[in-house]
Amino acid sequence: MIYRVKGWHNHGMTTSAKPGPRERLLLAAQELTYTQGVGVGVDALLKAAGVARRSLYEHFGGKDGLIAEMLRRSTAEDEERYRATMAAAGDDPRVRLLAVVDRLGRIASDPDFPGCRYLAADLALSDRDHPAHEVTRAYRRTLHVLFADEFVALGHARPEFAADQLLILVDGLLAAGATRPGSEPAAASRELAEHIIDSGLGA
Amino acid sequence: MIYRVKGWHNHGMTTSAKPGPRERLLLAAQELTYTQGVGVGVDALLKAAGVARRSLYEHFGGKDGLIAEMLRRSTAEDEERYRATMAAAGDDPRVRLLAVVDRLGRIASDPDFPGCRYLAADLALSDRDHPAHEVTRAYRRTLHVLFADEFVALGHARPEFAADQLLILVDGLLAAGATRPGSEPAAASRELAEHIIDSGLGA
DNA sequence: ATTGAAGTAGACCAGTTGGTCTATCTCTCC
DNA sequence: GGAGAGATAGACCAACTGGTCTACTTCAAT
Repeated sequence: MIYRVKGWHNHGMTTSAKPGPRERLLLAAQELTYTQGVGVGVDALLKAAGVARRSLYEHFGGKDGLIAEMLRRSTAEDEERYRATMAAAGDDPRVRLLAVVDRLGRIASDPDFPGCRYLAADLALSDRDHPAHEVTRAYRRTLHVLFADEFVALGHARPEFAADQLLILVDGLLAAGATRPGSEPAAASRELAEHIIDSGLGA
Repeated sequence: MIYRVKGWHNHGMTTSAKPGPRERLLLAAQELTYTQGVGVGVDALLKAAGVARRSLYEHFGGKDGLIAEMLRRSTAEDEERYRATMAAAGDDPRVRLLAVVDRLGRIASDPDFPGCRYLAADLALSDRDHPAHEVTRAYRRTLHVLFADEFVALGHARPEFAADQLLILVDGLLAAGATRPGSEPAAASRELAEHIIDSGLGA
């Protein structure tokens, strides 16, 4: 998508002002890296954002900086989505966790689902010092805490262990969605999630 | 690793003849793509293989051909490793399947584990027509059958479903190993595998 | 010994990579 | 109505991309 001066659509909000170059770059990066991976070229990003070359280096110092910042924003949004999903599911931690798995199952079932962007970034960036890795690591730590808190609230016997299992399940679910279209991983994952939850509950 | 004319080490075998360019290219590609991803440059591959540029295009028609062929060989070797692991584990399908999960858990626990090469290739190659995708798809189908056969032998109520679950678990396990070093995903995965196996057994 | 296939070495190609730099334009604030 | 910040457009860069091509060597089979 090419962002244009006129007719800017900002997520259904009433404002119609076109966001600045920094914002447009982040949005373009979020979109392009999702479908084409972090390997997208700088030129493609600039063209999609409708931004001068110089702006990229002013705001982010380089491509790596843009990628890292875009991932930071993306993880924050995703974390919020997790929280919103759980909040909408009510107070029962069991229901809240299953709602998360169900939502991911729906995402992974989209035949055009390109895979988890964070895992893709980690696997694509073989340079272990790339700033993106720190962002994804922090995100996974956040998710782990998010899950573990629910398990604690549930009275689960091994909340950390169960959170580990749930993270493994989530990555596997998203991987299956990306690599085995038509395998319908949602049902298989939900049942595993139920086991993870119930396996640590007394009586 | 740079392959040299003299002192060729072929997996501990007694022969000391240096393999041809085709073989050296496949070995170099297997090694370099594992650590650096399928994005490695042609020059790096040629240099590592100690092979003339022309040989690549003679034998594989191009980089994509080499990647695809290298994946084909790699999947064949991995399939054989699965079979060998199961064979060494004896006759009980339960033990055989858990042996597979345990072995993958050991691989994923290596702090230098770079992640599943097939998932990495699928996520990195956004071109859906890239020949590599067909190879990885075939491999996953093979693994699914491999697992499902064991579940059938076990008398599992839903062998296909359980095989789906096991594939999800495997991908999640390998993803965790690559992205959450120190999280020790082997134990978490083994317990999930036990559940997958036992959940479909009568009595 | 000769021939021909296979391999090597490396020049060369157009296109692209991420990045720097200059010149111009546009806007806001004073 | 400046002045200055911020943005744009685009030239330019060296390095590298995958790929083609020519010239030379190596070696086995005739």
